[in-house]
Amino acid sequence: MSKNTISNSVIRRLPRYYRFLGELENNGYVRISSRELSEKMGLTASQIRQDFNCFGEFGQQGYGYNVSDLRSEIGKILGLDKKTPMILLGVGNLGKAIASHIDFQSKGFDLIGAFDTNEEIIGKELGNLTIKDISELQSFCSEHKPVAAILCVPVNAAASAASQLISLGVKAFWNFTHYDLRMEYDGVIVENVHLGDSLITLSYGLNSIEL
Amino acid sequence: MSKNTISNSVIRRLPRYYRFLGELENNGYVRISSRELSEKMGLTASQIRQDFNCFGEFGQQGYGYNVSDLRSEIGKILGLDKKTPMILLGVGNLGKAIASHIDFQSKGFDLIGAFDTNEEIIGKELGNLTIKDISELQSFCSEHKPVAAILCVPVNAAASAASQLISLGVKAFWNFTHYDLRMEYDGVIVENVHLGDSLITLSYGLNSIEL
DNA sequence: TAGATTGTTAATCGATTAACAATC
DNA sequence: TAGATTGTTAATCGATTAACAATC
Repeated sequence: MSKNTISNSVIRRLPRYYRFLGELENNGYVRISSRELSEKMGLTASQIRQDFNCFGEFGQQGYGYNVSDLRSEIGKILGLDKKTPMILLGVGNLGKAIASHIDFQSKGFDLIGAFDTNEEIIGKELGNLTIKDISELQSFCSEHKPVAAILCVPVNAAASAASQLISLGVKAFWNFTHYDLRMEYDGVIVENVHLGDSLITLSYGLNSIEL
Repeated sequence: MSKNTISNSVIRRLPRYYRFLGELENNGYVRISSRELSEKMGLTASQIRQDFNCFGEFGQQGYGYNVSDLRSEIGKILGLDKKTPMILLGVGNLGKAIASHIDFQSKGFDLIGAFDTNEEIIGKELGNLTIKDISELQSFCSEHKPVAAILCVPVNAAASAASQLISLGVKAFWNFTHYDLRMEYDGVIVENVHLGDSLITLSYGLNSIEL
């Protein structure tokens, strides 16, 4: 592990660096200075250099950063060269949309299974997967060993689903449920996506400019 | 406006307070102390008191906070008593899922229109709305004056859609596109939801525990 | 009243920004 | 070499935590 611990603020900026560098690369940029990048991204050059230096020395004095090299270094830090096997629990509107909308391969994952309890959709196709009955979850996990799971189940099913998955070896959760999944379990990580909270934040913003 | 400016960190915690207080209320809690709430939420009692005191004095010494009163105060701060008219641009997989998955009413909004360019879906139903052709956007806006918009269009359409909407009076964006919408326009606010970045963050987490 | 818990000030901690020597 | 720009240390700023007087 590169340096001891990287602060959460830095980590949250990494995917955005990765995206911007990708666009720069597509637009034919070969090199970029921290100052130029800072102007494009709305950050300070200092912050950019501090952030990158958490992981090593990627630049060259007097020159700046090689766009392509820097991008692939950040990609490696983010684990995007991996294809961690992932499953989806809950293939309702949202689960279906996530599964078909996200490019898992470029995000470091491989979606290998989708499960639901609703008999009407079990057996149907979802991309190149067939939606399975949740009763098959255990045998599927022993065989395919998914490491990550997307939770798109109803809020009251979230906690028990999570603990079952942990017992089956799942180590990472992308949680879209209303439920506030916090992981006391050691070595288990959670990324909560609270869409409702996000929309409420927008409401606050409108409310505070109108007042 | 209650106090001068509220820090972003505080604002991001408000929806979560609101959620927890709702659950407490449903479970019959009448009062709660900052210490008890802090244990439930995984925060410090200090932080909770500091946060609430940005907006006024909602507690009572020796007693704590009245759950129901506090919740409704926070709801007012968040503008959840409003029903800001909102439209959806882009009714693909994700747009459709957002529209049907989110309870807009309880988040301070009212979804009053949905637009797309795909002729195959124009005219179809989406909840209680009929999907309209994007060419009707202008006349619709003059008549119904939406204040907020959900962007679920392809990334290359995002920037122009946003600027058109601004010219039609839209003041708030809930942006699901890959595009990094940053608002230099005065009085326009943006809430970016970068699902891809979120998944990448999860990849980082896995990567750093495995190393 | 005595005990509990707030509101608020002061202390600490961490993150961002500024500055500059090192060096390509 | 001279100019540019990094890597890194120091200064600043802001957010979190601790402490405690006020008061219900």
